[in-house]
Amino acid sequence: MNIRRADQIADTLEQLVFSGDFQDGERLDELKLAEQFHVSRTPIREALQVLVTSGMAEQIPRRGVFIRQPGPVELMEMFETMAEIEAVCGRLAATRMTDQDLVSLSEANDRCQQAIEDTNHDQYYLENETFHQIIYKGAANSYLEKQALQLQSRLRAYRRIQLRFRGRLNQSMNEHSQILKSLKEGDAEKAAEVLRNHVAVQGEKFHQLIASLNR
Amino acid sequence: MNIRRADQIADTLEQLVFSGDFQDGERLDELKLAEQFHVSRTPIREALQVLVTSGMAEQIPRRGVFIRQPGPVELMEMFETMAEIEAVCGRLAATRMTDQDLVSLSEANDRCQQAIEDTNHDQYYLENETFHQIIYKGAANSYLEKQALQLQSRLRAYRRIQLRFRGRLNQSMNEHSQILKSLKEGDAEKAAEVLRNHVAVQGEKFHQLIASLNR
DNA sequence: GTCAATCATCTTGTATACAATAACTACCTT
DNA sequence: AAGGTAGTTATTGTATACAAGATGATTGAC
Repeated sequence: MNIRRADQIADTLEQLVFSGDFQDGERLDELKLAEQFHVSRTPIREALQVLVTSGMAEQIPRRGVFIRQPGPVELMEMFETMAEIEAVCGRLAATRMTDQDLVSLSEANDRCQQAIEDTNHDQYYLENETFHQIIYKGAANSYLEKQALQLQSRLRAYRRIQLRFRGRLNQSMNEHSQILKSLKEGDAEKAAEVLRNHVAVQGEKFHQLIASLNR
Repeated sequence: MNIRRADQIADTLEQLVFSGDFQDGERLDELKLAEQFHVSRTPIREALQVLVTSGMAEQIPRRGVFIRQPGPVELMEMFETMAEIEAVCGRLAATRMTDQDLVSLSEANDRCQQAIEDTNHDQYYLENETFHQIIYKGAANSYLEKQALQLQSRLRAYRRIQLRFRGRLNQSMNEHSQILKSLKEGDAEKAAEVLRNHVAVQGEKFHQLIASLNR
């Protein structure tokens, strides 16, 4: 499908940026990258263009492109936006999800629970994402869904941090139960509120961690 | 500032796509565009990459770049998302806007009113956008603000259609008053609801128009 | 010794050349 | 005549060559 070398490189670079392999402000040297990927500068430049357009890097004319890792402030803003978007998805999903969707959601939730009992954090992480993705889809608005998915992946690396907090997993599961209940009952406002808090608390935890690191 | 020819071309193409100068599915011929802009294919290709990444065009490897105008369904989804995002901005802005922000908002509203009295639709259109932008900024979340601004510009061409409906302008001004009032009172939920309906009605009007065209 | 100016070098931006694949056409087979 | 196949053309993807601006160093003046 994707035989364009440039697109593959863009994907790879994106992964590298997400996993924090690049420092904030670091310049992406076209020649070095070309050498690393064993291609000429042309596909590298096309890949960099993608990063710039999607906001992961900044381009200064005649100077180069510099990767832009979100700072604490921007991260908090992204978490807040995520919380609000999830709330919107929840509100819409409450009246739009099919019975089949609700079954899928319930099953995803069970797998989350199972992962916790197995103390398999990676698995929990994966199933938790699925749980939320089912809600995005349940909102029956593919444009909104795409926005939600995009932000979810942007925050993936940072969301993981909350797992370090003691008791967070069980609290999270309680919240999931509430979310599931609200959606089943079709209570739009309740679903929105519970989801907003569920996601917002991740931002809080993240904030606490940042604060503790600066001490 | 922007001495990159490629960026200028990207901006120009973006404008052309927004103003509907391209048909949906139309292929963007690199050679023709290169000729039109009096440059080589290289900057054209970089510009096309930008369009593709921002979702305004689709790239099929080895086939070319095809512009993608949103269809009725996608447009309705975008209007709904816009309504929800505006609602979120309103809810946050209600407790975060400064007195100065509220003064600016009030002034923008007055200029909207003035434009209507002058039956200057273009002017109304401009001031109306300003009105909403002040609310985005009032939410004090620059990430969210950016998302809102992006969607606002994507929908600009279609939002204009509502102006055709008789009495819509006066109704719109009434809604503006309610929005302003809610924000001044710091009533977050009220502001969210009023804003959501205010924007959603544009989607409705748009829907009506589409339906009437298909008869 | 410090600051500024000029020159060399490095890097990006654009043009052109080449490679590879898809679209099209014409011819051949049945 | 219809369908398929080979060959031709056109278009995209990548490499390289060239142009222009930015960085950095060296030299000279004070």
